[in-house]
Amino acid sequence: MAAVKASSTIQENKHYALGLCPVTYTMEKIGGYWKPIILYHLSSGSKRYSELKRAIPAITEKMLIQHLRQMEADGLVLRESRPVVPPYVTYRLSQAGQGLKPVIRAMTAWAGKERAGEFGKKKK
Amino acid sequence: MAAVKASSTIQENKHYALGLCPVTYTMEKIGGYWKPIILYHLSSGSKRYSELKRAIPAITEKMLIQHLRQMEADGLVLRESRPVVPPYVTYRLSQAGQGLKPVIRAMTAWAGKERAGEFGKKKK
DNA sequence: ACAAGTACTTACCCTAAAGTATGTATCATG
DNA sequence: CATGATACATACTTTAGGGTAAGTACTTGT
Repeated sequence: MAAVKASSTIQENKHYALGLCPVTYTMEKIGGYWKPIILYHLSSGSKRYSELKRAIPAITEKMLIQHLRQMEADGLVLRESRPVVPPYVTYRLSQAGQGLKPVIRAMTAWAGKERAGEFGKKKK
Repeated sequence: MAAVKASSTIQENKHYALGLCPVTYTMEKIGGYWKPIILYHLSSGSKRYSELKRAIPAITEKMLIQHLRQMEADGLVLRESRPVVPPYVTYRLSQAGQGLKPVIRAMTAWAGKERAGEFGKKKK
């Protein structure tokens, strides 16, 4: 019945939606668990790789570097390395990355409000 | 070396981070691919289930209902069903859900700005 | 000579999220 | 009496994201 082909993945539809839904577009860039968190830590200024590592203890190095690279490729963060011998690499928000600050700020604000509300309510 | 047990997942650390990082908290609630998209469509007002389905053609029914349920449980959306015979169910943002509008709006604004910029630049 | 610190890289594995494909109940309509 | 619409449910499979662990290169400190 339904003339739905098994071979055509929904990924194609997603691509289609990408062109229409601005939120989808944004999620393609900052979606995933870690990216917003990294952006949050970079929103207060440029940080060294090791600083980020310490700021986000739960992240693995693989994830950290992977997402930094991805966001660098997406033009959200800028990487600067100084060719000194204990390597010195810093990351900071690009122009586009700075533009995400309102998103991060809105998230922070919402979390604050929600968490505050939780204390006013009973657990169950 | 680190006495890290293979059995103890990093989820515990995540839980720890949850208490500290407001962005993490927010991502726990609206993270994932579809939730922000659904919220975006609900931000313009209450919608029927089938309206949402049509508004987001790429989503599967399983994902749609699953995330609606999750967000209902999280107190972000409200479900209202009328016991008529072609079922009539509507979803809308709760008070807390309304509070996410700035986040959605910021995402929308950013996407608009970025996409506009793409036309000004050359492909490569 | 060896540990420690920096900024990564790589191979392998595992699970949770997402997708596919059906099925259900109810009524209206042709 | 079969079809279509509505609002789901559910079993099964796939995939991609994330986690573990270990290694690399270079230099300073002891």
